Amino acid sequence: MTERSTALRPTRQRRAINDALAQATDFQSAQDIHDALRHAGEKVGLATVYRTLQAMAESGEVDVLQGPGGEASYRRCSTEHHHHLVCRSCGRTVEVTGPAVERWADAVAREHGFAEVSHSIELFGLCAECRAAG
Amino acid sequence: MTERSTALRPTRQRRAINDALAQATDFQSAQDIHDALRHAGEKVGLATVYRTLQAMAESGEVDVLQGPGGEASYRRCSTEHHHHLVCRSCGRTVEVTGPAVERWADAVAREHGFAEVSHSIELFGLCAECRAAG
DNA sequence: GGTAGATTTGAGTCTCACTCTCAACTGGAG
DNA sequence: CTCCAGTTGAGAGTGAGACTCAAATCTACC
Ligand SMILES: [Zn+2]
Ligand SMILES: [Zn+2]
Ligand SMILES: [Zn+2]
Ligand SMILES: [Zn+2]
Repeated sequence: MTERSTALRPTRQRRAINDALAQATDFQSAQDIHDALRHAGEKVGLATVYRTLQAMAESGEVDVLQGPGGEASYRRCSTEHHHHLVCRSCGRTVEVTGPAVERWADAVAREHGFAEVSHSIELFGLCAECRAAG
Repeated sequence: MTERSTALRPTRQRRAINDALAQATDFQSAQDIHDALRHAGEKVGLATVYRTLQAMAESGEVDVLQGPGGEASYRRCSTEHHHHLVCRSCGRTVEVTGPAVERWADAVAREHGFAEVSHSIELFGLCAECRAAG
């Protein structure tokens, strides 16, 4: 090898998963992606979907949202730090930023002697459309 | 019955689980509680532990924290609305309140036409003690 | 283009938290 | 004490996700 390569190899499967994520507008579970691919004629193993999504999440390429049943969902988001406002009925997702919240989190943590602080902040509600639909 | 009774029946098992929770200072998983009880000589089925903890969580008697592996943990907390600052090494937990954060969450949600908003806000870090212990 | 060597894949198996089922077992009202 | 709705728990079932390892596939280099 001519160079240290840390990038993942661009295989057919990874491209397919990437495409599927690009398609989607809201959070998708590994199963969702797997079904979508299968439906689209792309044969990709479930294990590969799990591995790839996790790798993408680790590299910051996608965001992860822990569902209520402990099921992880993934979404391609903007690269800057943000949080999510998710419709608990249809899954519609809005990215929100809150500098004040970030500062608050850091201040609180420092105040209690905690370091290396990370925070998990997500908002859930019913979007206007779902409310209208009863 | 003389009166509409919504309270749960105080059985030996429920009292034991209650005691175990009272004992603990940080979040405990259902398995943790089950082990603690077994260790204390109290024979309580695992299903009962799960059921009881969930019922307590639903009634707001205890707080739930979704662990990274999707494992739910429970803790008896103050009754007023608050969030948690948890040491990701030893589990030490501090209750924190943030009126500003609550207001921010509501404002953001309303701004995007969402209603019936709930939020999940948790902070994780390393407590002073764990940091000192290397 | 051809080839060697490292990476990636996926079918199948396994784990682990949690749920379900249902017959046996309370605790409390009367 | 009796009755019975609420409760229990052993055991089987569910579902997300981790693991294994032989076979497939990239990529670098010639
Ligand atoms: Zn995002
Ligand atoms: Zn909606
Ligand atoms: Zn709490
Ligand atoms: Zn600690």
